Amino acid sequence: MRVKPSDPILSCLTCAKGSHSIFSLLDNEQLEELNIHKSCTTFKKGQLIFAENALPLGLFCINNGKIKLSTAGPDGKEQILRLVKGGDILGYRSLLANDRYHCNAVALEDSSVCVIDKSFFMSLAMSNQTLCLALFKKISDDLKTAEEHIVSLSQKNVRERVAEALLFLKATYGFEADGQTINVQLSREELADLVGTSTESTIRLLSEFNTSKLIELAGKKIKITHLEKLTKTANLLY
Amino acid sequence: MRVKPSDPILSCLTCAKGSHSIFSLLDNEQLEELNIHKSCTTFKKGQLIFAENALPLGLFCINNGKIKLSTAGPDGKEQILRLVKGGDILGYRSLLANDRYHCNAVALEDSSVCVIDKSFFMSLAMSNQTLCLALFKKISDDLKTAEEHIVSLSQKNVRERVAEALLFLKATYGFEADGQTINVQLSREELADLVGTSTESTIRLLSEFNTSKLIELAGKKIKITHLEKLTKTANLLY
DNA sequence: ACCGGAACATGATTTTTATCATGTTTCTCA
DNA sequence: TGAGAAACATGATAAAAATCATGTTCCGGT
Repeated sequence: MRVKPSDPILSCLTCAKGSHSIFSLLDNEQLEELNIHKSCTTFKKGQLIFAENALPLGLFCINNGKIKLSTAGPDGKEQILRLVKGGDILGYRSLLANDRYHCNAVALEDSSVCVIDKSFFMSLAMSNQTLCLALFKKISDDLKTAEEHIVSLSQKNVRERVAEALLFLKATYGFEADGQTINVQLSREELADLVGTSTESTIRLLSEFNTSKLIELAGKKIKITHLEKLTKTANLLY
Repeated sequence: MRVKPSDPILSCLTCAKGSHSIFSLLDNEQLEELNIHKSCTTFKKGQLIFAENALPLGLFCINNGKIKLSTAGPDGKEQILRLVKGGDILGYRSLLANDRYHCNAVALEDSSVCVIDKSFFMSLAMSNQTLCLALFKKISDDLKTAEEHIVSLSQKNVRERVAEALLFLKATYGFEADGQTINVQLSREELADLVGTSTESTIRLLSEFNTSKLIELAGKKIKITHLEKLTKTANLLY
């Protein structure tokens, strides 16, 4: 988690503009100020960005890359709780709650990340009503998503949940240029850790979806070839 | 959800003092102000306080009683997502996210509830840093709890989850005067809807816990007679 | 390029849990 | 207070999913 000063300095002004970042709400002057209170760093695929139980020292702001938030269950099996992408903030829950991290953050691919000074961020959030509301919105949405996940885990079978997870990945990271391939590559085990099932069951269901032409598999790349059927298979509420 | 003006007016000053309420942070002047912007009402056991998809008109503040927040899964089965008690606020997520309710709130017993005007509450929250931070803390804690629930559903078997649910009820509502009986009465079906399992499995496991002297059953009352063993059975992380 | 480990895949088996069936108890309210 | 309904209980069965076993493919590092 050390900050390497050699990393290229990203400007908050260019980074926040046009992105869905929570900081796109700030004006140029505020972004300049923000720029002073951050440092930039990069993480290689597989690298730990922060660890469960650590105290947050700042807010992570993802310039680009993909990150998973996960935690180990009582028997050591991993559970993926959230997925993060460029423009997202990371580690904000612990910061706002004045709490320790309750998940590990691991880079799913090489990622470029800024760290905003904790007390600067907190005073900015408290002094800027728009930002404050955006943070409430963000955490509220995450809570809603988590509670929808609870319902899904309680009431859906593994087939439905695997289909749902693929749609979730699509919703989070979108498609590649071909408009069909999900723009993130997880191992079967990671997908299982997201779905909350065994790796074998995940593999079997992916094969099944492949056979029944809902998806096409090419290594870790998953192409959704029949979105409508896949949505039906997921038995979505909405 | 109608407010009956005939209900006795509860004073925010007496209500907030000494409680764990988020409003115990306010000074007397602010509480007086709050008092003006609220109305009081009561709900009978089983009554709907608000419904999924409705727009929030205010913040509910529980004077006393017990309330469940639940939602129906894709096949109509209910999932209990949160439990609320006297001193708690209710419906705050939707308010802060400017969103519709995503669960139903139903009184588990006769409850006395105040409703605080939406825009008054929002401007109070935005103008009072302490309150604002307390709200961040509250929603962060709820998110953490939800994510722990996700891990539990993914990785624990039904036996562990039933044991965990009993400990959760104890943590939420405490014991009756005897120091052993969980201070809330849920039907077996409601307990199943909290655990995320079938009613039959819940009944079977309660019977098993009863036989192995972890608990004692008397109607809907559940007495925890061997907290340590029950905790072990729950296979808790911490 | 090739060695070795990790990831992927699939079949067989076992375990867990839901569902179905049926009977009993408890509660509600006319 | 007694009839009917709802809740509780438990056994039998079926379905779902995990686990175990084994083989194959892929991939990174020397």
